[in-house]
Amino acid sequence: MNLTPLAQNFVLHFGEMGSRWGINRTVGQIYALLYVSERPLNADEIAEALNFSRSNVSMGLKELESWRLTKLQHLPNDRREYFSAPEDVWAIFRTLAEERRKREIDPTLSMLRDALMATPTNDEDRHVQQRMKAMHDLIEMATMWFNDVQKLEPETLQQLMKMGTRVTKFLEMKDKLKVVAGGRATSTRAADAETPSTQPPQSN
Amino acid sequence: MNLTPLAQNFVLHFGEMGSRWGINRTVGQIYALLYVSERPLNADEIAEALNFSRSNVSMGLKELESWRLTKLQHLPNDRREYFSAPEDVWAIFRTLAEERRKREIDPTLSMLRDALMATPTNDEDRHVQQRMKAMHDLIEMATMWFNDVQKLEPETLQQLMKMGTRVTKFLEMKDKLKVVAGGRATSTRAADAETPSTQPPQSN
DNA sequence: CTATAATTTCAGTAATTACTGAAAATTCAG
DNA sequence: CTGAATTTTCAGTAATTACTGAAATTATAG
Repeated sequence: MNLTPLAQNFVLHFGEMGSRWGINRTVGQIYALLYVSERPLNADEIAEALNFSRSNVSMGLKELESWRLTKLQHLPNDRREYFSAPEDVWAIFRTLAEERRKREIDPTLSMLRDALMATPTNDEDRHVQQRMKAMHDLIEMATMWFNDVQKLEPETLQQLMKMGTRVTKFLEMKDKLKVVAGGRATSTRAADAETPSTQPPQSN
Repeated sequence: MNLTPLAQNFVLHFGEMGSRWGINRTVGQIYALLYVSERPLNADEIAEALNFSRSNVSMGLKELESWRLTKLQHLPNDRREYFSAPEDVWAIFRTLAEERRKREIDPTLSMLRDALMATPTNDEDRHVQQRMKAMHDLIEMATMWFNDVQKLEPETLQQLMKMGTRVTKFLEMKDKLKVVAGGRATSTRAADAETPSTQPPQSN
C-alpha cells in the first residue's frame, strides 16, 4: 500500500478538515483513504498506508462505523474484514448530516424545549427565554426542512439547488396572486412550527 | 455577575456543543453568555460569570471577533470595551456559515480543483480523480446554492423552508410538461420517492 | 507628558485528546 | 475442540490544545 502523491495530498487535507469539524485527524484520513480507494481495504493495509498503529486504525474504523460511513465486507478466502466508503457522495453527506442531527441538534433542541417550559421568575430569565426561543425556532425549522429535503432523490435536490433563488420567483408570484385574491399571504404547514406572540402575520 | 440556573445551563450546553464543532468550550460559553445577556458585557464581567482568567476571556473574545460573532461598543464614561452578540439568529447563522465557507470549504474546493487539473498517469490516480470530482461537484453546487440563498431575506427563506418539499411539485409539473412536449424523459422522476396521492392544499 | 486603567501577549503549565504496544478476546479453519 | 489469525481493549505515554499569571503594550484622563 503506497499512496500516490495525489491520493496522499487528498488524505492529508481531509485529516486537517476533519479536525476542524470535531472529527479527529486520524479518522478523517482513514475515511479519505477509503473514499478514494478503488477497492476495499483491510485494517493492516490502512495502517500501513497511513503509518498508524494497527490499534489506532481499529479505533478509527469503529468511530467511522458509528457514523455509518463505512461498509464492511469479506473477500473470498480471506478472514480479514475489508472496509470501503459508500460511493454516492450525496448519500454520504446525508448520512453525516443525519448523524450529527441525532447527536447534537436533537439534544440541543430538547434542552431548549425543556428550558422554555419553565416559568421565568424574573426579568433576566424572561429575556434569556426569549433568546432561547429565537434559537429554538430557527433550529427547529431548519431541522424540519432538512428532514423534508432528505427524502428527495438526489437528482431532484440537485435540480432544486441549481435553480437557486429562482425558485423564489415562483413564490413571489404565488404570493401576489394570493394577495390579490385577498387572503393571508403566508401559511403553510408552518402552523405546527407555531409562531406565537411575537410576529403578526405579514405580507411584504 | 451571577448566572441564573437557566442561563447557566444554556451556557454550559453551548460550551459542549462548541467543542463538538471544532470551537473550543471556552469560546462557546462566552458566546452563549453574550447571546443571552440583556446588556453588553465587559471582559471582566465575562471572566467572573464564567470563572475564566481574564486572559482567557481576552483570547476567547478575539476568536469570536475573528468569526464576526461579536459587536463591540463603549458605554458613556467607561473606558472598558463592552461586547454583545448580534440579535438576529438568522444573521448569526449566516455569518457563521459564511465564515466556515471561507476558512474550510473554499480551501478544500481549491485543493480539489488543483488536483483535478493534473493528468493522471495511471489507473489508480484516474480513479482517485473520479472520486475527487464527485466530491468537488457536490461541494461546489452546495456552495453556490448557499451563496444564492444567503441573499434572500430571512422571511423569504423562512417561507421556503416551511414549504419544505412542496416546492418540488412545481418542478415535477415543469418536468411533465417537458416530457409531454416530446423531450428526453431525463432525470427527475422525483415523485416516486414519496409522492402523496393527493394534491396538498396550497393554503388553509 | 504622566499615571493609571484596560487589554493583549506569551512562556509555562495544566488538562485533554490521540496514539501505541502488549495483552485479552474473538473468530474460524482444520 | 485447538490453535493460529484477526480484531479489540486498555493502561501508559505522547502530542496537542487550553488556560493562567506575569509582564508588556496600548489607550486615555488629567
